[in-house]
Amino acid sequence: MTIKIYNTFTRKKEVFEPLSSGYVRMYVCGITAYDRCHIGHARSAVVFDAVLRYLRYRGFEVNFIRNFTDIDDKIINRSIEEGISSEALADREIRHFSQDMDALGVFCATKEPRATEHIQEIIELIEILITKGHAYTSGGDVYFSVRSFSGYGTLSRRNIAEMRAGARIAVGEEKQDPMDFALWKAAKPGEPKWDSPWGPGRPGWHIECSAMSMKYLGPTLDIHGGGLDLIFPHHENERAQSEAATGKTFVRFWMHNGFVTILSEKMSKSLGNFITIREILEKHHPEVLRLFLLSKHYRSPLDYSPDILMETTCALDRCYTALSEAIHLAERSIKKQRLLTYEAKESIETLDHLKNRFEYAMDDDFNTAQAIGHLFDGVRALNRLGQEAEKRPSVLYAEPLKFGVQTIQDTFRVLGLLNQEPDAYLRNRNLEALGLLGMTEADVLKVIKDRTRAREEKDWATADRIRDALEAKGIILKDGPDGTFWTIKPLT
RNA sequence: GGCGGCGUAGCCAAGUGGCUAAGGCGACGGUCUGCAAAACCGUUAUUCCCCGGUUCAAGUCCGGGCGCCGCCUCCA
Repeated sequence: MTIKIYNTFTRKKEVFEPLSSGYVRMYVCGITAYDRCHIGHARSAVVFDAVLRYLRYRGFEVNFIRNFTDIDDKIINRSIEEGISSEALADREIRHFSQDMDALGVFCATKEPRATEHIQEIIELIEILITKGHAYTSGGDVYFSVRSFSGYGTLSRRNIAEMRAGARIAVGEEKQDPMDFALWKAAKPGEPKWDSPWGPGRPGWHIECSAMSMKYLGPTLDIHGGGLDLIFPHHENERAQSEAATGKTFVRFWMHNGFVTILSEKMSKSLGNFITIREILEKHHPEVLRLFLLSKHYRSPLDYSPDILMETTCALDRCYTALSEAIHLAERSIKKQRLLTYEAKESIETLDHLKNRFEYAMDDDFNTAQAIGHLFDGVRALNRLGQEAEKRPSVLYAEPLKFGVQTIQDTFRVLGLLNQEPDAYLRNRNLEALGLLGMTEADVLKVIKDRTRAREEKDWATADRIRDALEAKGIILKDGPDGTFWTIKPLT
């Protein structure tokens, strides 16, 4: 069994083998720390988190680096607006990022380097490029000479001659070629600056990733990931700089995730339609967002709407409900030794095959959408097994039920899902939703008590009136042999 | 204009040329229930935007339309 990955460079799925057997060098472009992360950042983070988890699950040791861009035009501009230092701004937004990632259950990288902590490495790399004739100084700036690197444009499949014709040169830039890009920018008065052989200034955006990836992973990466929009110019430029400097292949597998749209429109600051991770997590469980982000193949566009998260909540609840009920059924003390039914055996077979199917889907370019489909088959099988156990109790059901719960949890957890203890998840979700309604559990339990009395007196009209009144608020009652339980409909 | 992608049921969404086109949400019918809910069972795409072609066989490959979208400037 081998993993296949779609490589942006060749535009094909290729069999994945790391350069060093069993050891994967992986680098993903992190954020520019100047604002809160939105759902697009969440997608990239969660997708590559799933890639990381799956590679580890398959037995690879993964050295995973995700950087922070903590010096940049946007950071400088925003820090001036806010009247704080660019350093303070970047620190704050990196902290926010880490909070969001923790909430989403995204693993930390092996190392999360910051650009400003690697100025020395960046300068050394630029010097190599100058020495080799791939870069030149101009005033206090240093530019990469695009025409000195013959493969420029191969990754993004762009025609350089045509782009050159349409390119603009900003005022004050002294480039030999319009396509050349800055490796080092001379500091304007008042800007943050670092000393360099070319005078005080700061690194260009692209060079930091080359310098940091080389420092921590060496000249050749197995996987380099990021959003689709980074292909050009960012990754094209990274590739040019890195290969010009080392003469070696920079990246073996380029992976790019698709965009998130909002109500079918591109998310952008100018349209004002972006939604932050924090805003979503105020109303939804983090695993709901994760399940949503992984429910479509990572390379396809993904459309966000409030409704879709409500649907996803229903789907996730279904999983936790199934686990919870199976656990309780498995814990019952039954002495009968009745044989398992045909339906039960069929369900056990489905659960037996779950891991294989999951791996088959994930091996195919991390097809999480298909994998999740299989996982829901597992949930159905578990429910069915529980149904049989309830109808024809037998001690022989306990082990298969436990096995089913274990299998589903083990499998979903590779995607970072179903990490919660099922009863705790369901209870917390209900209590939180109740809080949003301005009610407490005591309020609901009192009403349920009243209704139980009515039911005992067979006063169905009153019982139904109480149930309907709660339902109007989104509280659903379930009458069972052990009493009445309440649950809450997912809210948008 | 250049480059790339997409168009599968009411909605979301998989689908390696070949058994009955996954899965989720929703809807409807049944089992269960005082009635409900949950769960389970069943139904919900004779067909994959349209037209040609290749093939014994196409949602899947090729050509041509139509429609939608992204990138080409900072952007996950």
